[in-house]
Amino acid sequence: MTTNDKSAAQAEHTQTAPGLEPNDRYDAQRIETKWMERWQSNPSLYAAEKDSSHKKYYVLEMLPYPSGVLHMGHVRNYSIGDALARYMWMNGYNVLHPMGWDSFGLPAENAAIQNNTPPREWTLRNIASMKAQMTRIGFAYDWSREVTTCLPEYYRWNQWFFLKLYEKGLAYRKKSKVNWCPKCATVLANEQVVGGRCWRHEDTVVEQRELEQWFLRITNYADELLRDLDKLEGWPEKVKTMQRNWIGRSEGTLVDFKLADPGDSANATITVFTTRVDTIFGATSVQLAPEHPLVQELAAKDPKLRAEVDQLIAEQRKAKEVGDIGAIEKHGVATGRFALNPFNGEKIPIWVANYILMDYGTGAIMSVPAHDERDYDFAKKFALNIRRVIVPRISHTDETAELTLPFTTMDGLLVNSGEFDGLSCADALKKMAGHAESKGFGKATVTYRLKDWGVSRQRYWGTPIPMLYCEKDGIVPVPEKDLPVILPEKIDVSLTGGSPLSHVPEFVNATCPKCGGCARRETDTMDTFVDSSWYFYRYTDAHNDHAPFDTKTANYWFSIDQYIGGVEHAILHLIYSRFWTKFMRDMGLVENDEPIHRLFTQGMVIKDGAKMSKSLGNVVSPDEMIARYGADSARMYSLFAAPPDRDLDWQDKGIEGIQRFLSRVYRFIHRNAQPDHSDRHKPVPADLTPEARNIQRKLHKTIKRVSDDFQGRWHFNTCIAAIMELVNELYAFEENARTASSANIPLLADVQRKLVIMLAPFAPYLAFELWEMLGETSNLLKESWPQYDPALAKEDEIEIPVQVSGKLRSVVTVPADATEELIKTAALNDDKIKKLIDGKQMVKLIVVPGKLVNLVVR
RNA sequence: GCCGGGAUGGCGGAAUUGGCAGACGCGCUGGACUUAGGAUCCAGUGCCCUAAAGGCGUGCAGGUUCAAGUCCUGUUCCCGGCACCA
Repeated sequence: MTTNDKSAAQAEHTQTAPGLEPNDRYDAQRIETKWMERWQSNPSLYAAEKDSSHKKYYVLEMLPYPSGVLHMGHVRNYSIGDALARYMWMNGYNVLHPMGWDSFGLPAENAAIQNNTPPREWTLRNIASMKAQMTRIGFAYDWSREVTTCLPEYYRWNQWFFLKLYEKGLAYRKKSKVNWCPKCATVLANEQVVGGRCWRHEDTVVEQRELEQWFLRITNYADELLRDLDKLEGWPEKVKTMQRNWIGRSEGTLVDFKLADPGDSANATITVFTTRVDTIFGATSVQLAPEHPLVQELAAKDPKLRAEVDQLIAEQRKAKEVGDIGAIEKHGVATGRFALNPFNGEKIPIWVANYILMDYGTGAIMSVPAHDERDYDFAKKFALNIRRVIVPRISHTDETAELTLPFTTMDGLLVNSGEFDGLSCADALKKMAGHAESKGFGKATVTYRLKDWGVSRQRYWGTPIPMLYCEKDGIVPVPEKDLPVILPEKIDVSLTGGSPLSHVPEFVNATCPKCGGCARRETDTMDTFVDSSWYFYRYTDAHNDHAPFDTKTANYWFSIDQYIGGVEHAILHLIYSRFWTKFMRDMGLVENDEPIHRLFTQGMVIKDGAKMSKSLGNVVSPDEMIARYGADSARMYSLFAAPPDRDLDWQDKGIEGIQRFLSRVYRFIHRNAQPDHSDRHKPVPADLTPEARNIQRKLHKTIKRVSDDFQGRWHFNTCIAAIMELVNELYAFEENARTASSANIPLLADVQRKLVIMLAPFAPYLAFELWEMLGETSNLLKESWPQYDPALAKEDEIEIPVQVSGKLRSVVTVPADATEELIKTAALNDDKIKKLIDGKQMVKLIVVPGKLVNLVVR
């Protein structure tokens, strides 16, 4: 093409100011406002069908805490889910795509104190503004199923579940150590303790307090929670590993060591937990945690020991705060008392050591220095006996070699172990556990790191625990018919000291349902993780006021086909949810064992190398992005900038590229749409010009790439790139298309339609506008996804790289289905190649049809 | 310490099975159009070399192979999780 032709063609395309119509330019605000209004006027647009002949698909993003503003992490999370939901709709599924609010929790109470706004009002206002933001972005949620956990319609079912748990013995009350923040004057959950400090008061060290608390017996399900992880093929390995570690199953043996001189001790028996009972003949001391009851008992009578023990406790606590327990130097003190090894009657000293933790196992161990690294270090330091009781199987191969200690592997045989000598470690484990059990001083057991779930919170803004305390009848559950126990609204949340609810006499004073006498209401509220443990079932039947949900309906929708959220919930929310489902299954409420079929954890949004945060001043506001570039650009960029499972590095200029791309699409269709043309739905003819054929081929390759990504690895960044490539080719083709024969018109119409459909999951506003511009009247939301046609995607000719001794030297063009022979000939006849191999000896000739040629010469 | 993930141009990132490294986007350079351009369009853009030719190049060091970002061995650094778990 000459320069003149080019500029003439361009002049035609360029929109000059005088003739500029308002619609000639991509105006995101105009388009998005227009369609947002249309979509809002049709509330059932995204509603899941109740009785559907279509296959169901339940796609869910983790529900947000209504802080009041959406951040980029939300936008990214929801853009992934929204794209998927839209894709599934276009593939004919009955899609359930709901949204709700995890709206109980401490920030509402803080806001109440700071702004003098009641928590409920503050929360509901935040919900309204976040919902408006979501609507503005155009997320396709079925709002008729909206769940707001802080409303009685929802939390009454938390209470109902609590009663069921209590009935089944899965909810119980016990005194235990809890994290206490002196500044908040309340208990903190483990997850709210960061490095030993309060998550909201970085300068405040969390204390331990003994309190009566409600617990849920999640440990009853520990084994199943662990085992079923293997079923979760659609979960990231990383999350499953984290859960396995969290559950921390460990098989071992409990062994009772009696005090050699019990006197009148209340703790005359020390039960130790060991995974290596096979080494028990090598035990040369018993080591106790500083907080062990026997230690406390002894310390009470011995001021010197008291001081030493207190110091050990302080050390452990400090190490926990700093987060490097494990790095502190091992030391301890002898108590002066002795215990008897039940296997051989040996009298061994009892020590207290700072490396023994009260909250794992029994808080007591038998110390076997010869076969445990930690015990070895300790024994060396304090000159305790070290006795080998395991020898390596292969020791005879090198008798002169000194056998190094500690020897900690299981690959050995027992020695110095009385009747158990000669057994392998594995056999000894079984035999010796059996021996202990038959003699009544021990038994095989399984220990978990997982603890029962403490759900009591001394806070106001949560679900009241539906329990009463009657002087006569003790703990009495609130009868089901009296639910919900309503959270009172008129309350001064600034009062400290105990649970805020305890300052509300109207709430506290109640009547005992058993005896009719006076009762005191439980004033603690539930952990908000209770709310999020089952909310996704409520979506299936959100307005049921007879039950949390209808079983049949839930069974239709469950499991969740795809759950999407941040990896920070890998343990807590996701393990509680799994527990809740198992409990509901056991009570016959659902059929499925697991709530979530596939889980996707998206990466964080970072900027300038750090997580976005106010203190760093690197926060990008979605509102600002939407105002500047439009919602389509904002959400599409969040998918384009990185694969969704990786961290996304936000670049201010990057979103401009997306806006530019969307403008290009807009302009192309604006110029080429032919809404009045009756030919637009005509079948695409087979005899296209080569240029048109190229476009058709590119179209089908793009369809394949985009479809594959939705079904496979979800690398939306690459499939958006593929759509960009298609548009780039359309631009190159454009002049040809518009001047060439009318035969191209049906193709051009076809390409534009399919392009718009493929754009719809990523940039729905623009897609709907363009769909209309193309003269289409159908609902794009449920338009069918384009079918990939391999025949149309097939190349006629391909380029084959030709290497000489592994280095690229030339490229030959051959028919796509060229045989090995043909490719070889083409390569050997290539001028550049001929020159290079001239006079050389051909050592090897590799031809990979469709891929390359490599000529190895010498 | 243990378990994951990662390291590729100036930047974000491609390369799905061992087969042309750097798709796509940003940025930059040049050109066109324009009263103007922070709009748009076209072209170029890994590094070295004046250009051609050529050489080098996916954290580092080796290895396997006709061929390695991709597989193997060792190693460094970064991010995340767990951590005296008996």
